[in-house]
Amino acid sequence: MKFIQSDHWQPKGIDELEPNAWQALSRRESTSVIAGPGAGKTEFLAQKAAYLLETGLCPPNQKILAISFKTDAAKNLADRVKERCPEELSNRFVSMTFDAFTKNLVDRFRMALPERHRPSKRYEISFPTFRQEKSLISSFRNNFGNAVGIYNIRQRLQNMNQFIGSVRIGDSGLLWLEEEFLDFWLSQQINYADGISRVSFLALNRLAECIVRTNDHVHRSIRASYPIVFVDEFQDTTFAQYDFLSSVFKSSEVEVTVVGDYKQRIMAWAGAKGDAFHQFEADFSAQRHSLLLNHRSSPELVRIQHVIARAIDHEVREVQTSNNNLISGDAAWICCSYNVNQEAAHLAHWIANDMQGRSLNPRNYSILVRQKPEDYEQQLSHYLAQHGLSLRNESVKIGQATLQDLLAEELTILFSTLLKLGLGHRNAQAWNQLSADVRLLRNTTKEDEKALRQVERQLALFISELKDLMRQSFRPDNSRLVFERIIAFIDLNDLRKTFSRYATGDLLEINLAALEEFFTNCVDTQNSWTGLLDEFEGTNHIPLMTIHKSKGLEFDTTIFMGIDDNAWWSYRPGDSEGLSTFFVALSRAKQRAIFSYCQQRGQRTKIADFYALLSAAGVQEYVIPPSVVV
DNA sequence: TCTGTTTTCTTTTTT
DNA sequence: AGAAAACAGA
Repeated sequence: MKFIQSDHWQPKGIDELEPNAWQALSRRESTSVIAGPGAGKTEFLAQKAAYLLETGLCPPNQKILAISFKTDAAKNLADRVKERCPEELSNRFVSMTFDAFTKNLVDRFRMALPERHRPSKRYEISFPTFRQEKSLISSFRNNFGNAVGIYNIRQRLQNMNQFIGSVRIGDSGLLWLEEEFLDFWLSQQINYADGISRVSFLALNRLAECIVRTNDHVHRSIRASYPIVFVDEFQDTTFAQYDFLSSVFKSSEVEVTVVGDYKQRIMAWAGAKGDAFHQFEADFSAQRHSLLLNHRSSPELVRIQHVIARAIDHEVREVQTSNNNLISGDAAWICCSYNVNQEAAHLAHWIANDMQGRSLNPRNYSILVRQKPEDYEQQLSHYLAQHGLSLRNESVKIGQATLQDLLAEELTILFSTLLKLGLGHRNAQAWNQLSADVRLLRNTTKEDEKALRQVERQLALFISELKDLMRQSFRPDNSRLVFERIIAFIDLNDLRKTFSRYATGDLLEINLAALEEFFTNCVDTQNSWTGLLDEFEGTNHIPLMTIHKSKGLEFDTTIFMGIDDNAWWSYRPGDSEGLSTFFVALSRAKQRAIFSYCQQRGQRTKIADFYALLSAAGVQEYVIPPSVVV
């Protein structure tokens, strides 16, 4: 492998990096990168990975560890590095979630834990609800009554994530009650009558932290294998995750690069740390770099975003844009209606017109709400249907999964790719990806040419069998057979062996059941394979989702509904998390942001801030005449 | 059955 | 926060 000299290295697949990005990319010490919406956070990390691998600055026996919060973000980043680097380099880019990383450590070094904190060899993952945590805290109180310091502990236990994330197993500096609670909390998860522990990810984090801190061999080998670490979406780091990060990598040679945007911090209510960037900069002697380009939104929208950004942080720097305004007329406006029918009728009419006029697809639009998308679904669906359009609530429950999660599963992706190829789609990329996945699935090594050829042959044979099956008329019994044949080909055992997330627990069963249910629903509502595939991928649906779910996504046009006191019940004037949520919603739009206020849904007194800011940014308000109602 | 009090719900990710 | 549901006691 021949390395590129670092001063000759050029970014891959994009035109240029802005000067600040260059600095942050080539810096060989810990760095924090503040990157606003559309600055290309993931792209920056992918380029930095390519730079370090291709120049040999990350030497051949060492790897880059990239940590994300969400599985799809981790996968997305890994895919981009694969696109930009040859396989022998991208193999050394390890991209996973915080939870996958800590679970992995516990699974590998379980025996390094003190016996009373050691989960059973096979254990289950638990997802404790807020309610369960509360009852645990009260049973702890019952055990310890009015012991000295209980009042203080009770206060701090209000935020379980913060409390647990700031205490370390076996730390001699802990107060007596802190240690008691940590032990109590852990033993609840580890000791079960049936011998099978039920452990939460928060507990796995603490256990992993304990393993690394108390075991010098493990600690050293992690630092040696990963001299370079990336953390994405850093503004949402939880207390436990930050503590883990500093326990493992602080005061070492490891270069940690964190990327995120404090203005998009919308998870504090769920236990994210507030001042992650400042703390990181202090703890890791990191230098801050701000990316000042927005590649997503039009100049007009960026100007409006800046007004909101300034309300969150008075010192925020102005962002430049690389995108030109492609539409004529206003980029943003507020429309006001009296009741929900009038609102839905007007929006449906407008979307249908705009979509036709600009030749856009339903997927170019998105309906964003603060909470409870199902409250908006029915009215909107009804009026959109009058224009031949439909809506899809991305977080609708299918069995024990949600549609959004199901569609991102390895199982589902394999399934739909096979379906697509069975339908005769000639897609070279899909074919290559699929054959790579099947090779992985069948555990064939590159060297074993005979096995490789056999895998290719089997796949080709199966696709042609599928094609024959799918050429027949589209009937429920026929489609049932297609479903069963595909699942049989994928082979659940192989799936379990290949993807560690399916190895233990019932994740695969849950997803398979959900996939079957979704597939059957699609069969019932469609009358062709093409229709079924479209339904499967949601090609013809306008997505409806919460702002939290929209984080990291972008759309040509966003329609932001429910900007009223009811939907924003937790907002108090000046609340920065509320403003950030508003900022995230606004910054999803590339060309147009429409704000819809409906009097019937609620007042706009407590959230008057939002309207005042929009008004200050010059966003006009229109009252929808009642006659629009059909 | 009435009445006052308490609880729940509303933004989420993770194998 | 604030509505609605669940609960407790007379």
